[in-house]
Amino acid sequence: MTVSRREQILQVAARLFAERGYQSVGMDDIGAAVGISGPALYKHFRGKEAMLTELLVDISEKLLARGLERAAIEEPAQALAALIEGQVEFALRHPDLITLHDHALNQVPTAERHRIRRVQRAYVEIWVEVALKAHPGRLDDREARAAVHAAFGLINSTPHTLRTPQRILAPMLRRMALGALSAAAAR
Amino acid sequence: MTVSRREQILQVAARLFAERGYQSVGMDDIGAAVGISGPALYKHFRGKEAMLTELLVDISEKLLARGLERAAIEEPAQALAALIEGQVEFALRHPDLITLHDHALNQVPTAERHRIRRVQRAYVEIWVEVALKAHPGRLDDREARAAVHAAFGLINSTPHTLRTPQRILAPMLRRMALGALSAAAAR
DNA sequence: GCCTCAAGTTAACCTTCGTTCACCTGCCCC
DNA sequence: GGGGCAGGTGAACGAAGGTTAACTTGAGGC
Repeated sequence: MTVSRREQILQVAARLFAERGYQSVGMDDIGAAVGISGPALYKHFRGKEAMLTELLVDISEKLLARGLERAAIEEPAQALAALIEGQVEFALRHPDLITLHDHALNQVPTAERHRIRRVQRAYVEIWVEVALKAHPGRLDDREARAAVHAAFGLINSTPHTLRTPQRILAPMLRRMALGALSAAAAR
Repeated sequence: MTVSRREQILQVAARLFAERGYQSVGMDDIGAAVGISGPALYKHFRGKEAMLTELLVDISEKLLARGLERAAIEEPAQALAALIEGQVEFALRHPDLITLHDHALNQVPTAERHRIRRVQRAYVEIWVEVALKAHPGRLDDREARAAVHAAFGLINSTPHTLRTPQRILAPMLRRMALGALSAAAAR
């Protein structure tokens, strides 16, 4: 598991950003956490914002890629279950990134922020389409979108719940997300 | 609807903090947003941290009070529904405060943070007890706690979904939260 | 053996921003 | 009608922190 120094820095920065908040983490803190000192980070990144941007772009693109894979399943109910499973896995594996994902987006420069938002919207769109197919006639577009956001909120709450063992948490979250979406459609 | 200047400042500060993040909002910004200039805020508050602290203490105590009320209902399923309804109402009425509640807690000074955390834990405890009674034998303590956190995540996701009209969103969130908790218990 | 370059180092710079200070101004009260 | 206080103002201060600069060093390539 040898990661390049660059990746090591990104991982550490993600953890610190998630724990203390982007603005509360100094370049010196990040440097110290990987054993080098503040300004040395500029040999690897253009600056602090660039690190955050790269993290958020990576996350959103990874999620989108995973979403496209899982949504390809023909049977809508199975596709929905696969999407849920993917999101749960991701949230449990990368709680820091999940936290960053909705805490720190405003801190990235406008241009890049729009790019990230586009990718996020595409990901949401995948879910909405699958949810609509999985509950045909029970949800309109607007409701489906709201329901999907709520499901994200449910699944992405895991950073608050990491005390619970994953073998228990993962299946419970899958059940809950599925149950929540069914309930949303049970008008 | 005449609010004191003090309250006006708190409301505006909450909005700005929620929108841009605590650290990204300057005292001058807050002042400008209420028509006075930076340092004048010190006539009303000890400082920036004091404003945030007061906001977070208020929120957690209001939620706890509301929770205690609703949990007093004897029938566990009804109590759970009432808790859900209360949280949904609060989240829809005060999206800024909900956002602050889990984005900015780390920014308040340690001593006060612990106080707030205690109140939050008490609120969670209320939910856990009601959830356990509402689904007797189907959840152990740890599972119930995880499920409750997930339900909070679901309900508190509303700041992302404010485009949807409340008369649609509110009942949908209630259904989804109830459905999610039932699914958690349906082992 | 030397050149180069990647990857560090420390010191310094400069902006931002929370906070303090000294001062002003109505309004209320007796 | 003169204190006194609540609520402002603008200027200044000081610390924090992102970034830059100048310099060092060790490992390959020719």
